[in-house]
Amino acid sequence: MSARPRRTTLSTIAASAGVSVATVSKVLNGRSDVAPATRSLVRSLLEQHDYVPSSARRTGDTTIEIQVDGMCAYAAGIVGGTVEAGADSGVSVAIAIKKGPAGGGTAWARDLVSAGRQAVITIAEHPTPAQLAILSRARLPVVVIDPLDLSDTSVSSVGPTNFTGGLIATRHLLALGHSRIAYLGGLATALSSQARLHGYRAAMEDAGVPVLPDYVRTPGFCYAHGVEGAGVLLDLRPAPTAIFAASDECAVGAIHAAKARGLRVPEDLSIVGFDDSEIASMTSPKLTTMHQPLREMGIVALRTALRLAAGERIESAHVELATELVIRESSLTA
Amino acid sequence: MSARPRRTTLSTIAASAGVSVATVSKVLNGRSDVAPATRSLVRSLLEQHDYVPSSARRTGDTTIEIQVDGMCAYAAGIVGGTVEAGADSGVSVAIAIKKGPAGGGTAWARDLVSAGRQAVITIAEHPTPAQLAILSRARLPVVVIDPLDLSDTSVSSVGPTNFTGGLIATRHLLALGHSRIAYLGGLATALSSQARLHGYRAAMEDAGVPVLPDYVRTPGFCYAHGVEGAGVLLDLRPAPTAIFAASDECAVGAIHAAKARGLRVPEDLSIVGFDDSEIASMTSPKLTTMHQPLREMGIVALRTALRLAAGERIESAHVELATELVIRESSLTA
DNA sequence: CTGAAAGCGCTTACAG
DNA sequence: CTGAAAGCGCTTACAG
Repeated sequence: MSARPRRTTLSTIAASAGVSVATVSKVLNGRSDVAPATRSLVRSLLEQHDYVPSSARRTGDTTIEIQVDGMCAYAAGIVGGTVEAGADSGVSVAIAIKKGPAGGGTAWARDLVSAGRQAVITIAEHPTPAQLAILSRARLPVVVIDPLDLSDTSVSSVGPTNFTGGLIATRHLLALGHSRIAYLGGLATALSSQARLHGYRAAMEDAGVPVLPDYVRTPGFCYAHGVEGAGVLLDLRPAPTAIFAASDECAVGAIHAAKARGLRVPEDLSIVGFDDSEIASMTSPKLTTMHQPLREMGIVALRTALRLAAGERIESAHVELATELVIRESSLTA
Repeated sequence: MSARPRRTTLSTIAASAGVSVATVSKVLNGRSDVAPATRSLVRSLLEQHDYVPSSARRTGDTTIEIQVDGMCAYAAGIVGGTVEAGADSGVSVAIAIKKGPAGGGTAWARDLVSAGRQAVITIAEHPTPAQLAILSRARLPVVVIDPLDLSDTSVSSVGPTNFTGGLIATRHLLALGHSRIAYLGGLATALSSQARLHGYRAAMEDAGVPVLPDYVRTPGFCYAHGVEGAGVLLDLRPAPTAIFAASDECAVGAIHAAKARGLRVPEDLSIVGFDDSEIASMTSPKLTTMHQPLREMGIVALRTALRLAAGERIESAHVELATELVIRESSLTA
């Protein structure tokens, strides 16, 4: 390991700008008595050197940042886990809601550094190489939850066992005697649903049951996607007798679509969801679903982030936590 | 306004302890070369003076803290609002999950101060007088969302129009021709559900319809409470033809209890919920419910907190944001 | 506009 | 153990 380079201070900047420390300080504090040319020179130097005020580098208070897409139930579960794990180690968790794609350019990474964060956790989104460069120079580790891409092993990630989950859910339906089993929901672009879909395919193949191309629909994860997608599936001839849905919301939508066609769940149609969210036990019939360990994923992500921040080495760049089949009322013998 | 007393610094502490600044600094940094007696003396002085290291008082990064009970959908909605409003003003939001009652004694307040927070938002829980004293000495404003007690006007609070919401929901059922209307859910101890209940009573009284004591049940806000409470109500003779539930979860539970008794919703039983949470449009029938502006409550709470932190005066210690009736499928003419 | 100088809060190597 | 002294990162009133 090479020696840690000294952090950039005001005097570093002053020296390279050829001005006094006082002037740099004024720029930093937004004083008006600085020539525009001097100001912009100093500003760009400050950026180039990733300047972080020493007061932001305090020792006592550790804060990690978690970036979510919005406060849906899924994100809430994960956030809850990180907060819980943080409280155990006296670490605060700051939440941010992502704006555009890739969290808003390199300014995003720079802001994190100057806000004094010790690590960043993002959900289902990878920082860009430019962002990673800034974060790594600042020694700010990143952990991605539910990663879209596992090829870059320099970024740690945590996810559920999507493939195995899809496999187990489908095997459950096969074991009940179903063979006309459809896959519903998820996005073709989301790694998580791709993996669930491949788990489904693997189980079908194992059982020697062919997968009809029409039996796979990936409109999205929401309730409305479930209603729409299940509608299309149920209007096929022959119609499936069972649906494995990539999310509970989709599964609930499928129940709705089934009832709208006069089908009874589970007597005429078995449905297995994915998530085991709160709604899973509030529907009628209650959902059979794959439990996804959201809270635990948050806990592991936070602990990993903390270990990385402390300079520890991580055993595995990607960790998967077990999903588990919860049998309720929406699945029945064919 | 009296002059702002100077903040406690190491030299304040050193002077009152009769030691040097260096020694105080050592205690602060947990060095071992300090006599135990000196250490404990300095420690207690540090506590007494609410010492906050100057590095925690940085100017650039503003962080407010929001305390939630757990990451349920209700809290998630509010948190989402605060994060959104914070992002607009470059303010970070740190989340904490409450432990015991009153957030864990005075240590809680002290930790907030030394973590450098600029304000605190809590949900449905008031700081104790001892906690308030510490927070006010540190000039750390508190905003309570969904307050349990409005008597202390020194604490700002934000909530939904619970009373009016209960009134409007009940009037809706009255207007549909119902008179055997029951109230279900909420806790007798929660101000929010008390207010909803009184809105219900006011509407009934206005319409000249008596409220039967048996028709009011307050087992709690959850799905299971709804199933249980609605079961009791529906087994009464005469049974109610309509139920106003204090939460969507209760309302969904009531649908379940009704179906279990062979009753059709809304043909045999009308149900109005409260919250307009995600599940409201995922049930069958879809819920007629009072929309609660969670996101907006979060936004207003954060803005209020920021204004207080900036030393501005607030017009009203308590603000209520409008709830709104959303008519879907679970309510029908009697 | 600019910067030398004084000053603040804090830390640390070191002499006692 | 203790503290005088040097030093660090930063800010600010003020002279030019």
